[in-house]
Amino acid sequence: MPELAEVEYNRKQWDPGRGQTVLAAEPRHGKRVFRETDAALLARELEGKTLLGSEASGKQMLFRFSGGCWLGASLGMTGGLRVEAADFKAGPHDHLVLRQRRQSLVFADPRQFGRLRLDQGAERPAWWRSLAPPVLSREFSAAAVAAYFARRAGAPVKAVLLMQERFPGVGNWMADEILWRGRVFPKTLCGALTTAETRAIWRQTRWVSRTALATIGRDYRDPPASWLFPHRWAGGGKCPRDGAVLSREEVGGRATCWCPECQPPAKA
DNA sequence: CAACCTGTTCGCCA
DNA sequence: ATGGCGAACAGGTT
Repeated sequence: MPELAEVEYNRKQWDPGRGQTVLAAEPRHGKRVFRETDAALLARELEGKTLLGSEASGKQMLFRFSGGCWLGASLGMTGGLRVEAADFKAGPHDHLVLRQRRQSLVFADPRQFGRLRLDQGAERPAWWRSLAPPVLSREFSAAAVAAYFARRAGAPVKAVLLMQERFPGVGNWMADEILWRGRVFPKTLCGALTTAETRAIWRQTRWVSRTALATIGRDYRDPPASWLFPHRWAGGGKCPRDGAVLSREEVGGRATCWCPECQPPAKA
């Protein structure tokens, strides 16, 4: 379930490998996850290198190796990182296995919407440096959000919250959670949002991100029942605020859930 | 068997 | 050039 907090959780799964050498790097069946990256070259370059550390930014991850090697990873819809035994045998969806003396670091992704890439250099790769400022940074200001909504005036706010160039890390369930907390109807066009609604979305984007990182990002614990999150899946879910039956519909091309009582359409 | 899915990217069109 | 939208990608799950 890779959105902001799940990405952070996955990033930490490789922490046991920090400070240890990659004895062998095995790219496997997956072709699509490597995109324009040469998988064989990636494997050659990583062999003998030491995993020094990692960081996450939005839905992207970057693993730093000795010798100026950087392994970039994103998880798409179904990707995941995990640790297995040193002699673990890879399955059909395990696309990269990094062998270390004490364990294997595994990247898996059945649908292969995720991605792996390799960069070399003393500095972080250019694509990483051009990622949007995190929503918990000072650059993610209410004014920046308002300006972005002005530029996307004709699109429904639900669709715009999914745009990583302004809301890095926000995915489908986070977008619904933010709109529910901000009491904004998901189909509202960005150009029709009031100043108060824009500000509420800005504040809730930060709150949901921070709180998700402290729960899901820490130990994959589900958010509490007071969130929309646990109620939005099954048909007939009820709003944890007022008990109204939740609405479900496709908005901006994605399944969207909202409470018709606390998030009504604006009156004409 | 059919429908559904936590994400991006591309091509088409206005 | 910019913005909005639908399709495509690939496989598992319900």
